[in-house]
Amino acid sequence: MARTQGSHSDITGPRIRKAALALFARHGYAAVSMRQIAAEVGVQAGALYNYTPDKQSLLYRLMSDHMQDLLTAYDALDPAGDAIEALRRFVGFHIRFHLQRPDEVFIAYMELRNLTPENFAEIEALRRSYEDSLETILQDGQRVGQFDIADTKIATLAVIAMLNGVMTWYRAGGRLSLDEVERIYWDMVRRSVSARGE
Amino acid sequence: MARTQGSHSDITGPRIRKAALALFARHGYAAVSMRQIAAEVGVQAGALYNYTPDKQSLLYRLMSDHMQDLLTAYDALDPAGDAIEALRRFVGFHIRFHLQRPDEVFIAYMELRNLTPENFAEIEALRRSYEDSLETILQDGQRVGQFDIADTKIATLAVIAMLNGVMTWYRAGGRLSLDEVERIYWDMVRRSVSARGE
DNA sequence: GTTCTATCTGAACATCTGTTCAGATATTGT
DNA sequence: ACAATATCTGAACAGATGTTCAGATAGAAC
Repeated sequence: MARTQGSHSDITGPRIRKAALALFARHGYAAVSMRQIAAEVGVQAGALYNYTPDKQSLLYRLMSDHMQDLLTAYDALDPAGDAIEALRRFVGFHIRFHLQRPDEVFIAYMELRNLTPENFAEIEALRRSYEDSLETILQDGQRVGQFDIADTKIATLAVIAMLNGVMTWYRAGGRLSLDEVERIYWDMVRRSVSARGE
Repeated sequence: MARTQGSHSDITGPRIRKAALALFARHGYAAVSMRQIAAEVGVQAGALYNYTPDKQSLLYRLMSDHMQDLLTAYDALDPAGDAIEALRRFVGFHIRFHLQRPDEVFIAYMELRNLTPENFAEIEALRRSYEDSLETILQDGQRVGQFDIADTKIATLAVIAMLNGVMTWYRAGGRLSLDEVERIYWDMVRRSVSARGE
């Protein structure tokens, strides 16, 4: 046998990335073999190398695509009037965007150490860019007195860590709706950085 | 050659666990081989099996010991007067305990999926027990009106997620002292759950 | 000093790893 | 109908994997 019926790169390519995404998320990059990915797609391991130069690039591609999507989606948000409104939108966006992509989020966080130094630096720069968006909001609110924050850098990381926590327990169809989750988190975030009276 | 000079299980056993801890934390459980661990200790791979029935048990032992230490240390804290004081002590304890054991913390969080289902259940129960300590504090404060919390379960997870964030960036000798870090986080945690006026 | 036991070596095992590539077949373009 | 190209197979590669075990030596007990 050789080329199979119906084979096409526009179909196989995405299927490979989808299979790799699911397997990396569940078992971890190092624990997943190229043969497992190929089996999930219904193809031999050698065929994967028509779509990626190596296993490492497959991981990098998944993480890079995810971060690009994140930044693009965030940039597409309507501009907010003031810092409090901007923070509220950030919280809602972050929660909803990430809950829609649990596998991507998990990989982007857990597999950083399996990137080569060059790939790591690129992904890290994208993440930093996203974090800077939040820090800018906090700085703006701090400047005009809407927020009362001891250290905006730490507050940025603390808020993101807090929001990321939702990924570890939220399941669609559970006790709380997405709206309720967003409201509860927004309430806690707002109070953790707000000046009295705001 | 066979038994080597100075060999003793009281020495080799801890050294194996220490080496495994460092390697698992840096490269991940799946990416570390028994031969790498053995090389770090200065021994052949076969010798490891005098100290662990298999690789999986080595991981489980590290995580179990860590969680036991955590619960023991927390239980040894002086009892607090009221809920706010208890929360303040929890924040300080959590930050300081975890910052002293970065490798253990990293493994306990990242390698859960590499545990067998039975081992996972045991570790998860220990973690749940620790989280319950915090939720009890939040519930107590909520009951007497010191806290204003929409959902104590979510608040518990949100606070722990927020505090865990400190592990990703804090480095001893950096811009902020441990006392400053503790004060900043305590300030944010307190405000995120406190009723007005408290 | 002799026996007993704890500790480690070194080799072996079956299997899995990422990756390469010649050759075969399906699809596309003419 | 034919030629060109895209896609996949199947085998092969060198090396790594977790684990076992007979045999050898060091330390402990008497």
